[in-house]
Amino acid sequence: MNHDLDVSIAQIRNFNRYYTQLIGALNADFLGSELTMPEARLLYEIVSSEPVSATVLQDRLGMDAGYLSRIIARFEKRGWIVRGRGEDARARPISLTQDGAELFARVDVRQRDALAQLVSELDRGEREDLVRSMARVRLYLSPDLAPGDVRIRNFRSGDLGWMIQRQAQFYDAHYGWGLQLEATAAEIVTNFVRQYDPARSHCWIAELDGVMAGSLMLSDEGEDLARLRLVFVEPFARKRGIADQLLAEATSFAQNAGHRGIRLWTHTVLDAARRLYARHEFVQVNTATHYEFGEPVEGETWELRFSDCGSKGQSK
Amino acid sequence: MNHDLDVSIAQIRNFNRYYTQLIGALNADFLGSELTMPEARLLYEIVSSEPVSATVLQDRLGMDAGYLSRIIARFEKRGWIVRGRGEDARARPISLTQDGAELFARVDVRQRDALAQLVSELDRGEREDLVRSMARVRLYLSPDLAPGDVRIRNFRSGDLGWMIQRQAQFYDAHYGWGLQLEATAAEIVTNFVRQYDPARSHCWIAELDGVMAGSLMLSDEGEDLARLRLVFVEPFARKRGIADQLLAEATSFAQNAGHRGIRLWTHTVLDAARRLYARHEFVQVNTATHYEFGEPVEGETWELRFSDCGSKGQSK
DNA sequence: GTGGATAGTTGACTCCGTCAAGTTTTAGCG
DNA sequence: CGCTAAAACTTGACGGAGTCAACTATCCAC
Repeated sequence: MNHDLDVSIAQIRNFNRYYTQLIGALNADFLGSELTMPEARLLYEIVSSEPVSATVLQDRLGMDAGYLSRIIARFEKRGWIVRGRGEDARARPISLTQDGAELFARVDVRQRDALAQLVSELDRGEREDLVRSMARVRLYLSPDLAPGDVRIRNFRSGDLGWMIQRQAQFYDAHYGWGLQLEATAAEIVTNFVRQYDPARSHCWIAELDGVMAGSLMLSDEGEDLARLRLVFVEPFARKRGIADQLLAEATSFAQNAGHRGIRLWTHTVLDAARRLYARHEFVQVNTATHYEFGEPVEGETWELRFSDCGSKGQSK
Repeated sequence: MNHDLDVSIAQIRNFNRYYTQLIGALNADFLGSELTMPEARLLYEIVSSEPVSATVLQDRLGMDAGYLSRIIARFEKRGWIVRGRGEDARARPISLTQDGAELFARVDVRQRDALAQLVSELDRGEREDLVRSMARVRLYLSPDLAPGDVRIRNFRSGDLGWMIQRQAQFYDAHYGWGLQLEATAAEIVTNFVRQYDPARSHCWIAELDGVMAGSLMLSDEGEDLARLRLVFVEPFARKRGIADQLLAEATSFAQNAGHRGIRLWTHTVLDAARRLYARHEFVQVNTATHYEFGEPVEGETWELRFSDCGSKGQSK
């Protein structure tokens, strides 16, 4: 519906106005009168890649060459930088002087302090949530621009609830399976915790730039089999091999834990998931229809049997 | 630990740099050559509160008076605004002309389009998540500045998982009750859904500026009693009477649903919660120690019995 | 009506930011 | 080797951004 889009856009604009103002206030705070904003940006760039030519700075900051040239001249006059001669005699590489470094340190500390004060009311969890929210904004708005560091970590408090939430929201939005799926997921979580044996079962969370982006649970199925459940990767984090990494982690854990194989249940409609399992050498062993979520749903059981002679089957 | 703070601050600074650049790029996009950035901000303010004096604009935008005066003169010269005479003969209230309104409409559409393109890859759920993340950032950084609209709504897919997550994270962080609490919460959710009868049980979510900020579940306890569970309000949303609103909602629902009263179980250590229940005329009926979460925990049962002669007991 | 505050204007100044026209050096090519 | 195009800056010119201080006209309170 187009109305939703309009509402979202209005809210984004609102946030942009708010954040513009916030950044403005912060800058006024930490820049005192020693530096103007573009000067500060420039100084930051100089510091972070020190013997550097004007051209590099120019396209890193997207500044006009003439403008940049004048700021640099000003910096030199104030004694914050010196300019040498490079291999290429046209270039005049810039380096910081002692004074320049001290200036930067001063401004840097002030900026830290301004931010520290801004977040001083928050406890650690809230601060982390704040940073996660920021990373999320960035991932949504500029997926290509974000660093994209993927990390797999062990689950901790709250992660299981998050898994339930995301499963429910995702399947509800895309397939209309609602409340019952959420209850099923919650039941899976309850059973997982109640039967949790760190040597036989586990759960992993994938983080993309520190933002929770995927999950996978491995429980003990009995019969020397492990069972895979609640496999999920956030839409914004797709195409980075996160599911593969999670699956590889789980497979090697299951092998080391002494399981003979892994069983899982998935829905026929989930094409990407089926390809994932096939890629990791799982084999489909049967299909069934169930009616748990209101309408009939086609499901499939897949299994991976470990052979002792080796290949773990990780691709991509 | 101070190191955490440093990491958070570094990430915030990173985000600030990123967002500054994004906003810059967006502005370049939609402003064409018709308007400069401050002009656009000013025009926006004029439009949103139209017959308006320069002084109001001045402190709404935090602009210098002289600077503002000159921009306004420019606007007038270009025929976008006209200036009348108010009650106060010193003031020269500003109104838009037809031309000004058309200009604004043009720029506004361009800005909408630029943003629509930015979020074009996102589906509805992701867009909402983006907006929520933004609201979250704002609530954390400027709790007082945010609008603070509280809304109570019915629960939907994913909300129950969220409730589990927040319960687990909160109690783990503050009291060290970990996994078992999460399993218990998940079990409560499973049972709630399995026994869900819209006429007898329900669950509400409180939103602050569109961000999930609190929850409350009312299930059918039998014996003509309803049972309150998973009552929670986010730290960033405290002191706004959200818990009171949730509780009032639940109480009136329970009464209309024909329950004779409400029972709940809480921990002795949760002082704010106990005060909340007392404020709503709940009465403590017994105490008990349990060992579910590792160490011994003191709990209490409270009850509210509805009398037919009325007072619902809502305060604050 | 007088003194102090308020609404707004104007002048002077510095930095921001772009465009176009330079200078010096380099790299490629015949 | 010399010529040319391009790169790495620099400089001039210009208008807007943003601040400060001085100014006019009006209002309000006593």
